[in-house]
Amino acid sequence: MREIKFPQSGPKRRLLDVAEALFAERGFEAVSVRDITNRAKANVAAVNYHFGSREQLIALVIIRHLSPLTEERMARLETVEKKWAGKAPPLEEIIDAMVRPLLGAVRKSELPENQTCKVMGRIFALQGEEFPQETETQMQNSINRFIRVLSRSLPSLTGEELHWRTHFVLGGLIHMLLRQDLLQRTSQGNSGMPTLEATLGRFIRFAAAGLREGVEMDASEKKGPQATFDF
Amino acid sequence: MREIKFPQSGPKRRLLDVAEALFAERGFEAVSVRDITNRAKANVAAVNYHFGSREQLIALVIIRHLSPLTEERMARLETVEKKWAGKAPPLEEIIDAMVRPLLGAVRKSELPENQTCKVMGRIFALQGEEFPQETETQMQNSINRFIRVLSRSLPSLTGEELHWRTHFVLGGLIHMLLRQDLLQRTSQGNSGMPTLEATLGRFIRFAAAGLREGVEMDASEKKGPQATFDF
DNA sequence: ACGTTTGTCAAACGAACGATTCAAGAATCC
DNA sequence: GGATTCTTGAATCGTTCGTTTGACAAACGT
Repeated sequence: MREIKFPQSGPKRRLLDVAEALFAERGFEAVSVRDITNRAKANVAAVNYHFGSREQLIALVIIRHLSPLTEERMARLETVEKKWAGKAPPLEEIIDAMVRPLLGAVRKSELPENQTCKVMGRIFALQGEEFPQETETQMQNSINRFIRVLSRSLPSLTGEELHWRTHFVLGGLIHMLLRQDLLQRTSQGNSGMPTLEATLGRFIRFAAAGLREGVEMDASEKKGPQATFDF
Repeated sequence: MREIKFPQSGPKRRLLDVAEALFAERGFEAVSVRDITNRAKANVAAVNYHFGSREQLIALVIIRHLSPLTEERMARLETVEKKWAGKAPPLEEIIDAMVRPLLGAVRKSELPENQTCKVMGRIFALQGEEFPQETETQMQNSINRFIRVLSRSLPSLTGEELHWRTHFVLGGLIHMLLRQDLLQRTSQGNSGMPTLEATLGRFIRFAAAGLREGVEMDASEKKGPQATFDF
């Protein structure tokens, strides 16, 4: 497992950023190396020189986002589990651990918010063959870990039921990321404008309610910290 | 608005079916006319002769599914609204009206279940420009109508909140359709095997719970007909 | 100062794409 | 059965694709 260096400046970095912008706009398969090099005002050969091939460039864009995201997700899940040592954590905290890292990624990125969201959504929406091999399992492990933690808080659900509900949640998240721009402009008054935060908060409450459907909870965890949830 | 004739047999119908199978497997953009005509054992010119262009073939595949689906959705919504004349219908019935037509479409089709689901999911996942113009608005109207009916049953939600929750639901539906094959083979024992029905039932309960989050309901409609829901 | 590395460039490669053409063939109608 | 219309076949059009090449120049180490 070799370390990957991401250029912080220079034409290589610019190619990465331009590629990401185009991927966000049109999707991975709909962008040609000529599209990228044109917008970046570079030569056609630049992509193959710097990245070896179009596919490796795509893989790099994916890894650049997915890798730190998965890392923080795992760390947050661990923290939540430790905090409730043995006890079943509230659903909201579990979902938060999976979702909040997105906010951090958007903040950290110098690129526009919408663009980062879209490319994330496109990454999550990838299926089997279109995934860079190693990345696929990274994504799968995230989900499996997520399900495992959830199952402790929803012991009355069968594995199959939980599996499906988890994927309903994941689907909602993907759709939110991909359509965020379309729905957000409907949002009147960008007054405070932490709209992504607000949306993620909405999503967490929605997902938790859906996951919880039909299961009765202990008084201790019922509704959990929902009222004071800090999104 | 001219009527569209769908061939029930002959090579034209075969091209449509083969195209649909390939679209389900790889997505619309990833399929070339040569892929289609090869598998259909037809000449390369066949697509352009019968359908005018690749794009029109895609549009026809989309319309063939989307059009009857939207029709039945609207009819069912109307029925539900009439049944509860004035009163707010239970969420489960509203979602059912939007989702059950999928089951009918799968049943009616002679093509494999997974394939029909996938192509449906791919259609729902289409964005703006990649949509056949007229079809886009048809889809939009479905959603808006859906939201309008929902809003009567969830009067305490702001428009924005309802908008988002609706799209979380839609995202879950899309993801379910696209990944159905992957998740279904995990399902142990295809004993009774109405797995799609079961999944749609799961989805309805999940979505209803998510939509209902944080709103208190009248005793009359609380939990509605959930226990006896016939999925 | 010189050889090596590193980056950029225009040009071209073969392959695949959607689409068109035109002639031969099948089906249909009078 | 001959004329007309519909359907196929092979060949080819002009593009665009990802990738490769070789020439050229700046930057670097020694």
